[in-house]
Amino acid sequence: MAMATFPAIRASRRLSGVLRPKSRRAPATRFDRRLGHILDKATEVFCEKGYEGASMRDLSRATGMSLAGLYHYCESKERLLFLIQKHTFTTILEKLKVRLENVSGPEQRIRIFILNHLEYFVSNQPGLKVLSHEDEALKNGWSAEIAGIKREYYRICLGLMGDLRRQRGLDFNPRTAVMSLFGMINWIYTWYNPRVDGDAEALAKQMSNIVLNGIVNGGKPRKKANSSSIQ
Amino acid sequence: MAMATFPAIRASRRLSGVLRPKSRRAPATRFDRRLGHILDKATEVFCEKGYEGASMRDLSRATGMSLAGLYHYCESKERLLFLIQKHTFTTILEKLKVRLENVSGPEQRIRIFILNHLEYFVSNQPGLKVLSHEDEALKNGWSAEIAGIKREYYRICLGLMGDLRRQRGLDFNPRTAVMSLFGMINWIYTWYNPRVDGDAEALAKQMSNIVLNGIVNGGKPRKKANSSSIQ
DNA sequence: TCTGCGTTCGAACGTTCGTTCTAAGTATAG
DNA sequence: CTATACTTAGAACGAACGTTCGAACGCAGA
Repeated sequence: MAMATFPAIRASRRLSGVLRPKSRRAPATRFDRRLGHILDKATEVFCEKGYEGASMRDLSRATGMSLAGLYHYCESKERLLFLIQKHTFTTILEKLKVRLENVSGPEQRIRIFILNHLEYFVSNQPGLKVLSHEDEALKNGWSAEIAGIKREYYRICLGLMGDLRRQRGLDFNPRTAVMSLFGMINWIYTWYNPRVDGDAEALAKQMSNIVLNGIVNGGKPRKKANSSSIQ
Repeated sequence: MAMATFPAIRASRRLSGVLRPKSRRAPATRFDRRLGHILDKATEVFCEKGYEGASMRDLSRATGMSLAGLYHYCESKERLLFLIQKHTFTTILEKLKVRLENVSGPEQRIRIFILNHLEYFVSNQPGLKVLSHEDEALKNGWSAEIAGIKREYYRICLGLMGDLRRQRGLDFNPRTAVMSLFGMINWIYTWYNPRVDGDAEALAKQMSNIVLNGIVNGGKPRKKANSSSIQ
């Protein structure tokens, strides 16, 4: 639980426009380890009080560091949020890609997508809440890169839905299906309780069944074509 | 679109502990109309900048009123959020109850639940975003009443799921089903685009099909009992 | 020992926050 | 007309905000 989730993030703070001096082949410098610790604590604080509601003094208290000390490692509060979101999202995406390499078949791949997301959520609850809930907190400059990762994540899922649709000759709106799925798996930060709701695998199975059975048209409600809503 | 959503809310501001003097039988006083206008604008501002991120000076600008003028109608920023959330949630709940009176059968009732939620979202997008996204913004004193309404809303949906489960002898976890459904319909504020996604009725049909078919077990993935996760 | 650099912090910067004070406006009742 | 309540706003309150400054520390290499 106390595992560091930012073990060796490359922060590349810019002091007067110059990158950090190349300490040749040193993967986890003291600087990076310390920044990682700050990001871990900042994630918890942002999760608890929200990005706007959390102050640098809160982070100072949580890390046991002075205000000026924080600024030695990260140039602004906004950049802290940026680094948290980027690291979280990049990690999810990378894990997903690795897992998808070993699985074929649209249905199984969608199940992997859901499982990957929920497993990461359970292992890093604050990180995923900050990613989901503070989606609009970054200003234009910072948000673009996060938006890019989000778009890739979305397109992967949309692709999987499209594959399933094609393979089985189904008739549903992929966009609505993906967004509904995202709602299910992102909203979880508002209600998940490990003691009541079981582990990620159990939840993933339930949600996968709902989405997949829901899309594959179990039978009863005849669904019309939604071609008009594709644009 | 510019319809006032707070036509005559009873605000009962307390000046030194005394309720507003009884202006006998005047349902929509100038005071209430003015407060309603402030709440409408505040909803938009909170929606756009978030509760913490929005300042009273933002609200002053949006309403064309002075700071002190705002405080004449509402005693604090937090109470503004409270009134917004309470009014929004109460309205949804009342509309739902009326609609459910005329419908029988678990499946149709669940469809009505979803339709009611989405129709209200489409007609009052900022209100529902503020309700969903600023869920944790109120302090203990204020949040209790909202939490009560939320609990009732949740229990109604849980009841509908239970009815469906019993009626058809199904085997799924009602809590997970309800929470997944809530995720689908609440997350919508992050992606809904009326030009692309159609109206509330179309969306409600798609989401209803996903949830209902998903639960009713279209066929393929055999689902085990989840009795262990009920506690 | 001295120099230089990464690190740390107390103290303060200027700004903005939610809120309040005081007094002036306006409408209506007598 | 005065009297009274309701409505408005300019100016300011103390507190908290994100951020910066200058001076110290500890420790390597000369």
